[in-house]
Amino acid sequence: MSIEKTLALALQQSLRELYNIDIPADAGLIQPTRKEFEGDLTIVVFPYVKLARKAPDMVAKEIGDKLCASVDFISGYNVVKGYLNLSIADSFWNEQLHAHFRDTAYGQAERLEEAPILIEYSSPNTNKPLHLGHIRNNLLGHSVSQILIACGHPVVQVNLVNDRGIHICKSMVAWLRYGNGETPESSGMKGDHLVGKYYVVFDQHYKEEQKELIEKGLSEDEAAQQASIMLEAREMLRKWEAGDETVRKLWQQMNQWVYAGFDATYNRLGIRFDKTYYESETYLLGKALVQEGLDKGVFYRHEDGSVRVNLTDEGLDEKVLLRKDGTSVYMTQDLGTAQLRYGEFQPQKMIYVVGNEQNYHFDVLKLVLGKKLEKEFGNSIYHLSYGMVELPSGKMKSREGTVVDADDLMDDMVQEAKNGTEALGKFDFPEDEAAALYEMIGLGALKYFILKVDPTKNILFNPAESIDFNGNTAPFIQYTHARIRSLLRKADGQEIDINGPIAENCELGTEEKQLIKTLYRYPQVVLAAGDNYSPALIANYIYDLAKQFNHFYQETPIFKEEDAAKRQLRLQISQWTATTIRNGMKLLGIDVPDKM
RNA sequence: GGUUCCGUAGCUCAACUGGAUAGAGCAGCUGCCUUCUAAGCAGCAGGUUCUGCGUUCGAGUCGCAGCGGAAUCACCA
Repeated sequence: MSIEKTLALALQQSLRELYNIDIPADAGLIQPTRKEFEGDLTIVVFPYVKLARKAPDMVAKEIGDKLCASVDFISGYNVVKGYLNLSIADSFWNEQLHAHFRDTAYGQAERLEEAPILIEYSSPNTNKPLHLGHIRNNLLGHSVSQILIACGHPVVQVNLVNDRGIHICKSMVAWLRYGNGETPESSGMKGDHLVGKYYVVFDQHYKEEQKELIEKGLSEDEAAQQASIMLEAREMLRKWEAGDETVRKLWQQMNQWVYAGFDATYNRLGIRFDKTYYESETYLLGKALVQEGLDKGVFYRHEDGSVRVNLTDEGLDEKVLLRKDGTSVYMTQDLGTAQLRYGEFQPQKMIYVVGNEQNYHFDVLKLVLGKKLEKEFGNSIYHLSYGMVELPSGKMKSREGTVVDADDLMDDMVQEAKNGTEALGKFDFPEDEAAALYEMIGLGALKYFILKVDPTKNILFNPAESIDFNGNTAPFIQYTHARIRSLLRKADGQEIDINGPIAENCELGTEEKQLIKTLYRYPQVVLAAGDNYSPALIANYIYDLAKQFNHFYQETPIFKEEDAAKRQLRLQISQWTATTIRNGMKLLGIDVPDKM
């Protein structure tokens, strides 16, 4: 049982005995003591003073006495203005150290026997390469998956590729018209970039043509509708839906190029999916659900023939679920894929990692499935809604070329890592090792930069300023880890057996105790990160830990320490710290080096 | 216009879900490499937490109003 839980129960007991007050066992307000006060854990007694009808300090004192007597690891207490600061005995912290410092899986909860959590993320369109916004999505999805696994949950990671639709047809038309048979091989371009290039080409010609038509006297709307290149794209989509062989073949060819490109990017990011869905295979799903809603009378057929749902009672609007020509809209297939997945995995929860621009869509999806169709799985849908990545100039727009390309950015970061390393004069690496290190540092810096921010908030990225490598960054944390590994190598070289006989109840210095307290907290941070779907909690914790370690490292000699027990203690704390950093960073999808 | 979200140091972000004197990094200024890796450590400076009213023993956090910004309100996805 955790120390907080033990204390909460003891507090509940004390309040009952002292004042006949009943509080829930988990309601005790217990927090780490602020460092400017003496003590380790603090109980705020204000909530009880009214019921106890005594002064705050008196209540704190009485509870303090009671807890001292009933909990053996409390070694003392002090009271400051209604705050009861409890001191925990060194022996308790020593026990924690000895119990965990060797555990390479520290922070991994026992696997729960339960239904899996399904998480969908990435979900790219196949008409353009990934940009920084997609990177945030991918990193979040991957990291939250790792965190949930660390919390003990079985997790199924899925991707839903949007491989069909008018946007892909645009690339296809432009490639046919202007491509001269260009391929990734012939051009040396990554496949997703090549297809993205023709998406832009389409837009350029489309705009030119519109301009010409407007000069001939057409209205803007008419020009947008009648431009020949757009008519061609529409015809292409119609043929695709009719199963036209030539169109399907070209479509497959160009999508294959894109997938090869995506795979390379996913690999570099360290991302893998358990299952990939393709919209070309799922876009017809959901029509049965729409019919079911009609039969139940919760949907209705509008006079123009479309099927709609009225959500005005819920504070939302009317929503079209099926076009008047009977074809699907986005919502239709999302209804269908939710049902499909539920049937396949019986997940306890379905998480969708999708930007907050789609909040409305998911509100509707949940309401329609849960409340209107009364599907149990509708209520298990959770929209992990994250903020946009913005540039100083505003939102990124693919067609206007104001996007930060994912592959380019990764290249830049790795180059930056190389420059930085060389500027610091660290050259003692073989070439292949150095390349791997730059990759680790560069991508680490990028991933951490994104993940340390609360997912719900927007991120501002300024391409003119490179991402930092100092301070609250991955390289700082990676460096701290490398330092510790260096210490441990040195211990090994001196044939000091860290795991050997353990000094019982070593007296703890301030820095040592502080580190143990922080390390002890890690599993709770992982659980909190899981509850809140927030890698940022892990990132901020690991930074705090690394910072504390560097302080300790500076203040406290290890190999110069003559007392063997103390040296042993410090090495054990160091090892526990290294493991926790490694495991925590792993949850962010970031690797840490042994040397840097 | 309706709905939702956001507003904390010059900049980028924290603040354990209502608790003690709001903390970090970057940028600026000072020190520390014959000593376990200076991508580090220590220090200085920087705040009316957008404004006002309210609830509370206690508000950056909750409520109301205003100001400013973003998203959304498609038979696009």
